Amino acid sequence: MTMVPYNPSTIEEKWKARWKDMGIFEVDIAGTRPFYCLVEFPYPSGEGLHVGHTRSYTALDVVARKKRMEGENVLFPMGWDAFGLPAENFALKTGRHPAETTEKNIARYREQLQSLGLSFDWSREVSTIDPSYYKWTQWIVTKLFDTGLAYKKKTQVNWCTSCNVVLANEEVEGGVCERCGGEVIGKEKEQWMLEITAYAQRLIDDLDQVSYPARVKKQQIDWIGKSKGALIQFSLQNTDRTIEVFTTRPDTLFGVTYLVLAPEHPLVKDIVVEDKKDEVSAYITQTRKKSQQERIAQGDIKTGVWTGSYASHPATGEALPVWIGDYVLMEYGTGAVMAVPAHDQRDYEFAHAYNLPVRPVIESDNTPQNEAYEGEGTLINSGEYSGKTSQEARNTITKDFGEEKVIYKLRDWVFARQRYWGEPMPLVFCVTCKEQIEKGDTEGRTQGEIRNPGWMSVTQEQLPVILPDIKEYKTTEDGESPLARVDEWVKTTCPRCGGAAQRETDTMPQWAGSSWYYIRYIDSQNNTSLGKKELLDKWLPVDWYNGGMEHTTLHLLYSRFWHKFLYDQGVISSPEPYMKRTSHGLILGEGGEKMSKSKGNVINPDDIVKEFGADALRLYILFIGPFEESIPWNNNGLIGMERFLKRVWNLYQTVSFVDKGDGTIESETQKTLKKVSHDIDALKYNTAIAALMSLFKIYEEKKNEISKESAKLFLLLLSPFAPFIAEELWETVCHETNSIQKSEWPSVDEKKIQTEQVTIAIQVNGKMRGTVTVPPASNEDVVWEEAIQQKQVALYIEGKDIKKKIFVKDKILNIVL
RNA sequence: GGGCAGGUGGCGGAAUUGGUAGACGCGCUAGGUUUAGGACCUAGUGUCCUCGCGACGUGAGGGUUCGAGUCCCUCUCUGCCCACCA
Repeated sequence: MTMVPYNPSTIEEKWKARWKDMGIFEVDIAGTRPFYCLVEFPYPSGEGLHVGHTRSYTALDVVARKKRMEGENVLFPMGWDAFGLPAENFALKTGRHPAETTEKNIARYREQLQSLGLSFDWSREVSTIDPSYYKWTQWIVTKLFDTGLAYKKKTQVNWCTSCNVVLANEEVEGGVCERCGGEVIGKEKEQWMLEITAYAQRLIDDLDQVSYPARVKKQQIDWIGKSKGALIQFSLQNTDRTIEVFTTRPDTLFGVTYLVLAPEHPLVKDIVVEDKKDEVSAYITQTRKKSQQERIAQGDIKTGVWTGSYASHPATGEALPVWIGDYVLMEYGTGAVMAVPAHDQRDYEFAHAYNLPVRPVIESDNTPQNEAYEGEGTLINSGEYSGKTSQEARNTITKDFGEEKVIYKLRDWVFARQRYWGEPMPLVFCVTCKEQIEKGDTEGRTQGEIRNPGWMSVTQEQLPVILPDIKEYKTTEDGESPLARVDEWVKTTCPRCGGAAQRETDTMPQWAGSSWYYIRYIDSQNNTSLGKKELLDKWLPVDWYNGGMEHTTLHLLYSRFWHKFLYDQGVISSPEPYMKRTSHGLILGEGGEKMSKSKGNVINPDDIVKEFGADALRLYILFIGPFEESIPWNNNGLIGMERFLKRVWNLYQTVSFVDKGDGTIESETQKTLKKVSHDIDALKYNTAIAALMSLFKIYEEKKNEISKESAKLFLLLLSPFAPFIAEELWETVCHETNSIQKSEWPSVDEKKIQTEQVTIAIQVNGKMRGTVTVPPASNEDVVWEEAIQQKQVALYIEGKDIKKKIFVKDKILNIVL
């Protein structure tokens, strides 16, 4: 027999074509035993696939392949999150339409993914930029609007003064434009918001139902940031107005010595006294100019200005000066705080800077210098409440002076971008309808229409609202979306009264399309609904979803929110989208730093496949280290994988397998089967592959005693990791006619694992002095008799008193002297 | 400042969860082999020495235990995420 050398590219081309012809990875969507295995779909960037993608995708590909072999009906789909800034920025530079460049990138990504042998079901591919897809993204938004969960609000957008364009937060670096280095200022704009905060509690509670890594759950809970506290009113002196504050420490009410409002607080303009007006407005202008970066960099330095007004303490009537300070955030709580400098570090620093009084009201043993005591304790200086504990006082003071209140750090979702390359909002504005609603005629109006007078969603028949083809991608001078320039598109008719109306010209953020894509895969061609209810009920929730840690508080939270909304709407029957979530660690550059174009340390998977083959790349990316940890890339590691594959290839080419093989091979193969099965489920690919390598060494040692059965078993175990070589040897050496993917994943034969001998460690005073080999389950006496035969053991115990012997069956015998 | 990971050979990492530390891969050393290539094969490869049936050894120090990389306490360093949230 002449030996054919291992040539990955030949066999990979062959099997890619075969698999495609066989349609072997296409799911039977109507079939039984559904298993939905999902990876985050990529943004098809101009740089092509990143090795980081291959880690996530290969990992779940192994799961998908094993599950199929175990008889599950596996849905493992792929698609494109294709709206986004880089394509639009590229268009700004070159004038080439984003659709054109995106299509090209998608084609390249598709080819790259296929070359890795990933077993995606390409018949269900979706793309967020496809009108037949975003029709349903828009449909969901119309429902959110109709339900009253969308509203317009004035918020700040980042405006680059040199590009004259609105920037996303991630495009602002250190207060300047990432692309041109120009100054970035805040610009006020009315924008659509989605009321995710209405789901805050459920987003916390339902984490109990799902299996996410603990750190992911914790991060989401912290991000949502639930606080229990009280709302307390402080009446302003000389007016009938009140300032409402939120506090988590009502027990410190008697320690309040002043109040602070956020600079943006609406009451500010009303309460500033005449001769303070200049000073206050100067302060407000100054803080508005401060970038987020500066505010953080300043750290502990608190600034503020007195309004000249006083409020009355609700219990004592004492006059409390009302200040303005930018350490108070308008977006959190009520935008106003009651300052208790004795028991809040920030208030303490502020009071210190402006010489405001500090009044301790909680007893503390050793109050450190220059610090507030933030702990709890017994109340002092608190009138009738003195002597109570913090806990008691919290309840009674809340009852007596305010009301209980729960608030969240989570903010509503700014659901608008003044950009071109995104889904158009399916909303129109009609002046006639606005007037009607404002007159109080709200008959037949949706919650959304009442909440946003004049605005309404388009009808389902009018969907999709197609993104028009344009030539000029720049934002308009006043920061409107480029779509605002397309008159014939903006002008439309009112879906209610048929009069003249205008479309919303902002587009959706990139997170929109990715918030529900996993639903669409199930019934990707459906033109009358998001998906057939019966199918959605069967396939949702997703059984296993893998993606990056960086999506924990954005994508993962957003899609849980939309899923819950769709659940409330009766579109789907599960309250949670993903049953199990795992997260892969980053692949770093060879030096241990992040891979980036500018550092020039990016690894292109194409080059690796060309040089070493897809199987070697797959093995390496899985073998590289623990799946959830960040690991530096090392090209040498690939050489090891290539060697292993070559050795496997050569052995199968040159050895003739026998009918009855060696017993050790059989039992070791069974042990490895058990370990590999377990390790795949636990995402411990590095040890699974190590076990396969160790097993293979035994095959090489006893290469003339390998049974056909063991030879086949080894290929079955190898096939999820290195499917190409496994298929090829399965066919050409084992002469199997059906794809290895169609074979059954073997079950462990425990009988064969039973070994005839076990090695037991012998310790003297806890130190290793030798080993003995005995039959399994031997008792202490047998092991002892064997142990004292050992010269080195005997030497150590000679002439000594044996206090006791510790014996652990099949493991260890420790002789204590 | 807060939270979460983590610290084991020259490197990436194993260790059945308290029971033979360093599996597996890379690298390195020696020898072999070859029509010379990131080839292949064999042996070795934690540290130290007086080279043994030796001592030491999992960031540092202490503790529990017959026995600790693993559990407890104190400290230290690194990475990631969040960051004036009242």
